[in-house]
Amino acid sequence: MARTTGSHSGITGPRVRAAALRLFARGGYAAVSMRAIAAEVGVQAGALYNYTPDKQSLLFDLMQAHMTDLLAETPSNADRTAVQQLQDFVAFHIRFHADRPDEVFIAYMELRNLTEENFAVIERLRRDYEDRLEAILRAGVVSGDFAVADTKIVTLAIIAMLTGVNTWYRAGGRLSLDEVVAQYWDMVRKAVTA
Amino acid sequence: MARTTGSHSGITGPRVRAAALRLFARGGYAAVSMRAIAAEVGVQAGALYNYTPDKQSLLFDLMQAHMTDLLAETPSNADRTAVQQLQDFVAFHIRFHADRPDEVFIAYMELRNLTEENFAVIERLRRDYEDRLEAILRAGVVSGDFAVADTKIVTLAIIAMLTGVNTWYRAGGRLSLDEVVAQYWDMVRKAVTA
DNA sequence: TTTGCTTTTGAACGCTTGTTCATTAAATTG
DNA sequence: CAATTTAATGAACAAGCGTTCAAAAGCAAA
Repeated sequence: MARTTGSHSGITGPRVRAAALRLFARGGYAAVSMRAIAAEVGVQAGALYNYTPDKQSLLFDLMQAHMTDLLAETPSNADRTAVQQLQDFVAFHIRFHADRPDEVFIAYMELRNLTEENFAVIERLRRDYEDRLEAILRAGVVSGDFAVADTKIVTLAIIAMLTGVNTWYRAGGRLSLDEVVAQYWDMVRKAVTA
Repeated sequence: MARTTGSHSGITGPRVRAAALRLFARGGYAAVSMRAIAAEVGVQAGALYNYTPDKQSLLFDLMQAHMTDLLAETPSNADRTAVQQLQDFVAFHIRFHADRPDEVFIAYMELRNLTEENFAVIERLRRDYEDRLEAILRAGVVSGDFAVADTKIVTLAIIAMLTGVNTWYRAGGRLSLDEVVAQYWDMVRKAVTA
C-alpha cells in the first residue's frame, strides 16, 4: 500500500512541524530521528521530505518562525514613559514565553545544532530583540528614571532572569501568571530605579 | 600494533574526561561520538572503555563532579549578616561559574540526556544549591533587611540572572570580573532590599 | 469512469553509532 | 633478562542514521 486512507495535503505539513517541535524540545535535535518524527505524525520517514528539504531546515524554520513572531509582537509604544515601556516589556516577555515553552526551549538549546549560516540569522534576530529592551533602558537613563551603569549588562541580566521563568512555571501551578508577572516586575523595577 | 609508545596509566583517564567535557560542551552529548572523544585523546574508541563503563556514565560523572564541587565551595558563614551572605553568594556564583564555562554549559544543557536515575541525583544537588540561597533570603526577610514576597521565586530569578553571565562573559573582554560582580550585586541588592 | 496529479510507501543506499573482545605491545616487577 | 600485568589496537557486531526514489494508492477533475 502507499497513500493511506484519509491523508490530505495541507494537513500533514503542519503536523510535521508540530511533531518536530514537540520531539526536539523533549529529546533534543540530535537525539530525535526523522523516523521518530514520522512515527509521531503517523507516516513513513520518506514522506517527511515532501514538507522539508532536510532535518536541518526543520529545526531552522521552527526557530526562525519563533523569533520572527517574538519580534513582531514585542510592544513598542513611544508615547509611554520609559518605566511604563519597561513594565510592558516584562509582562510581554513572561507571557509570550509562558505560552510557547517548546519553542523557547528549542530557541535557547539548539543554537549549536544550526549550520553556520542559519545560526547567523537566528543570532541576528536575538540581538534585535535585546536591542528593543536596551533602547528602553537607555531612554530611562536619559530621562533620569533609571540608574544603571551599563545598559548592555542590565539588558542581558533582565532577559536571563525573565526567561528563567520557563524552567519552573507551569500553568495551573501555585502561582498565576498575573502573580508571576507582578513579582518579576517588582524585582526589575527596583533593580533599575534610580 | 597495540599499546603506543609513551602511553601511561593514570594519565589517559583524566584526558578522557577532559576531552568529553570539551566536546560535550561544544557539540552536545548526543552529537558527540565515542570515536570523536577517542580521537581528541589520541586513542582508539575501544580504549575509552578502560576508563568508563559507557557514554552515559561519562556524562553523569562530569555533571555530578561539577555539582558536588559547587556545593562544597558555596560559602556559608553564619556570623555574617544576611546582606553580607547574599553578597558573598553573588560573588561566589559568578566567579565559580566563570571559571568553568564548559561544566556549567553541560550541567544546564544536558540534563535531558541523563537516565531517569542519574537525572534524579543531579536534580537533587541542584535543589540543594537553590536551598542555600533561599535560606539566606529567608534570614534577610526575618531580619527585615529584605522585602521579597516569595523567596522561592526570587531564588530562581537571582540564579537565572547570575548564570546568564556565562552566555556573554569572556575573560579579557570589555569588563573585568570584578566589574561584573559589582554590577550584578548592585542589581540583586536593589531588587531584594526593603 | 477514465485521466492526471498528489501523496505515501517501503525498500534500499552508504555511513555512523555504542560497545565487545581476542590480540599485541609496552611497562613493571622479580 | 624473564615473567607478569596493564593498556591499547583494530576488527567486528547489530542497530540506527538521513536521505533517495520507483512503485503504488488515494483524490480531484473531466
